[in-house]
Amino acid sequence: MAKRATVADVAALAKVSSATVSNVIGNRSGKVSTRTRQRVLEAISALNYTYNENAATLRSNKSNIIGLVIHDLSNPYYTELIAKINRQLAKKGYATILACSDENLESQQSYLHLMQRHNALAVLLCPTWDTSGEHLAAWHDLSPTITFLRPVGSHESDFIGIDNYQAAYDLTRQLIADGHRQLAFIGGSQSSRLRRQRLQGWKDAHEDAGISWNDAHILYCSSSMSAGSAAVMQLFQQTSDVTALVCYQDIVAFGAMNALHYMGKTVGGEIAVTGFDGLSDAEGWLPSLTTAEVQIAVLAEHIVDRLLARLEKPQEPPSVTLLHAHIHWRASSHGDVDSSHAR
Amino acid sequence: MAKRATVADVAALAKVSSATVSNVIGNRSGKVSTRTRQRVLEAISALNYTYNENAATLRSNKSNIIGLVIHDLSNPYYTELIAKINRQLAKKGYATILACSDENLESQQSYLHLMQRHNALAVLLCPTWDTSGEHLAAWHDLSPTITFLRPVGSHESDFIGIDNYQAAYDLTRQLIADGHRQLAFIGGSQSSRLRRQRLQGWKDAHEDAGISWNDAHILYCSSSMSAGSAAVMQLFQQTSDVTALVCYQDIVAFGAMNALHYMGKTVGGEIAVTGFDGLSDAEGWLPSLTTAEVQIAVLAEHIVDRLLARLEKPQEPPSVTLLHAHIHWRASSHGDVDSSHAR
DNA sequence: TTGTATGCGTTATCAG
DNA sequence: CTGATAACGCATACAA
Repeated sequence: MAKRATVADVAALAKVSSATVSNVIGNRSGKVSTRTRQRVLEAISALNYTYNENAATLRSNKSNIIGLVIHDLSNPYYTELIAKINRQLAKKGYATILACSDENLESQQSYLHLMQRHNALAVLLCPTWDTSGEHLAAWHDLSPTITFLRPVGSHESDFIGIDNYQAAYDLTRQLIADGHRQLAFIGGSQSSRLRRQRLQGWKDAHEDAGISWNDAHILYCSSSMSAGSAAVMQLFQQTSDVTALVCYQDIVAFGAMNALHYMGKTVGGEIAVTGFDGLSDAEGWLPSLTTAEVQIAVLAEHIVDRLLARLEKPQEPPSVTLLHAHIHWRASSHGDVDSSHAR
Repeated sequence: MAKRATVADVAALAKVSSATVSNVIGNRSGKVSTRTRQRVLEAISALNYTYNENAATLRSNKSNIIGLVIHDLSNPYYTELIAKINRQLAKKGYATILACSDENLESQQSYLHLMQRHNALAVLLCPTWDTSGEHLAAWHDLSPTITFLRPVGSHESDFIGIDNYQAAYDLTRQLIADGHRQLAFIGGSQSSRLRRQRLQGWKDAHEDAGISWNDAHILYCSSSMSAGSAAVMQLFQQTSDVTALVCYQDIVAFGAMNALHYMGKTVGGEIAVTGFDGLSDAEGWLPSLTTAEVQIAVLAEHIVDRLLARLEKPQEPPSVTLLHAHIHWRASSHGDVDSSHAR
């Protein structure tokens, strides 16, 4: 294992100073002549030189590391999002340190600490539910935090989220307009703020239509297909008059549809099902799933853009962005419709 | 944004030398008296000192970063695995830089380069299919590579994988023993070596039982539920005599079952379905899915153990580990059985 | 047990 | 445009 070549080695071979080599590497414009740059590049390749990020970060106090801390890696929505963010950052030359808090605040804080130790330029955070403003304030001075999807109360930081209330309201209103009178709301956990927003939209759509809901039709379940199945099986053991299921997430909706099929009920005709997320599998599901989508690519783009803007102007006041979901009306919520046209 | 405190600052406040502070931080046993350590720890907390990994890595030439490069982040099997590996490494004090190659060799190589620039201690790699030994050799000298799940031809590196052939063989043999004569094999891509292994097991089980298979019943599809649905819809448009589906992955099996339900066929009784992976959703699916499982936690543990062993003894010859899958026989492959007993 | 001195590989400063 | 030199924060060999 031969020692790695250093800037000094390259400089020696190219017969220039190490400062010049550094300028070539850093691509600092107008600092070095074309001829010299050429010689340096040749030397770099001849020596198989590898840049040392640690030394550079130490000296310049600017790393190329972005921390990405998330609470859940088992939900495809998040993993697709991570993949997209990761790719966009890599394209800009940043490396991502990933951490998963597993909905554990202590673990999240320890990961945030880790990011600081590595001089992370910034941290992208989808926080645990019990995260409060004070938990972030400590880090925010050192590297800016951008939160997404889950808002943190009482803290001034950039936030990119989704207009959950409106999407749930629109979904529910349309189902009611379609004639449904007994609707269920399936999924989410008690501590979830997102769930509260979506559920509020569901309730308000009821109220505005002048119909009442049944609290027994509001069920919690964890974020998995089997949990969705189980919840729906339970629901129909108690009641049989529900005709529409508004699911908290697409994966819960998949599980719900699985349970309905299993019980011999026809999804789309007999019982309407809607999801939330716009997973790519929603369209190819049988029947295809009506869902409220904020394209993951769009969300990722907003997050990365906000990050870059924040790095440019650290002092600007934080901004809050709410992305509007597009509802894809598909067969799962209407017997014979199978298009993405908004109605 | 106040400047971060350094070892020197801590040393000054605690009235000791920087070397002593370093020893306290590094927890080097027996190097510092309890009284002094106490003073140093107080100073650290008083100054809100944060360790600088970059400086430490530069000086000692030993980072705490493990690279994790994977080809796919949309498959829950991989993301669950990543989450587990991540957690275990964090517990040992390592940070993980995650990268997703998206099955693109060039992108993978650029990420491996990134890991080197950060002085990654080691790299855990699930390589793209077109990765060959030479692609890894260049990095392997600097930081050892441990490959998993997908073998790389012609390269001597540590490898942790699954005995795919045997599991597929066992699954298929049992289905044949159950009386099935027309079996299909669904899923995987043409370039996949894993697929070849599993398919070979499927074929050999046929041969050993003295029955023949139909090449039209061997279908490719990508790794998603909807792709599985589509493949099965297509299969049954051509033929109707297939009674058992051996699916390449659990998610493909989920999609397949969705399609079967949709066509009004009874899974378990009329048509048997088996998966591969042992996703947690497999058990809660309706009907529950027969699958060949290597517990993700166990796999993660093997990978991390191998990594630690490699860091201990860099010169040991590389080792290849094949984990044996356990087959959970569940309702999807047998009308009324719903247990995990091997038969 | 504690302190002193040096260097890791890079970038920043300033002089030529 | 190029070069000499210092400094980033820490770990380590060695001296005390």
